[in-house]
Amino acid sequence: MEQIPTLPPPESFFLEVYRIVRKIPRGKVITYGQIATLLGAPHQARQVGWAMHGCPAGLPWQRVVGAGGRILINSLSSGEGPHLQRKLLEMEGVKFHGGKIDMELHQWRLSRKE
DNA sequence: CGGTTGACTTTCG
DNA sequence: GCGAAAGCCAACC
Repeated sequence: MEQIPTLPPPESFFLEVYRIVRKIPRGKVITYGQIATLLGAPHQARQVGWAMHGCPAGLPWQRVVGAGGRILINSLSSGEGPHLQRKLLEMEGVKFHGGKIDMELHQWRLSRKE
């Protein structure tokens, strides 16, 4: 009868986020809300961002953007946050529209029918 | 256990 | 069309 070590499946959320982000193909992007929705938490977009805060190296966090395809990040990467991400995405082949990404063309979606 | 912050989203001005 | 404020949920201190 050991008490629950407060570690049943709490990391699942983070791992799910990492898994999705890691699955994003090159030249594609996704919104925090989209990830949260895929995890079953459409109102937990913030936690997705929090999960990204602990994103391990090798994770294309740059392909994760905010709603509308616009870059959020305000205090990341030594202040070169949004500017850096935009540059990286441009190298990926993503097209920008005045600081926003063409979601209709780059918003990654699972091969599932809606 | 409680208060604050946060890689968000949406709505009002 | 852009800017600021409110709302929601979980983690951190």
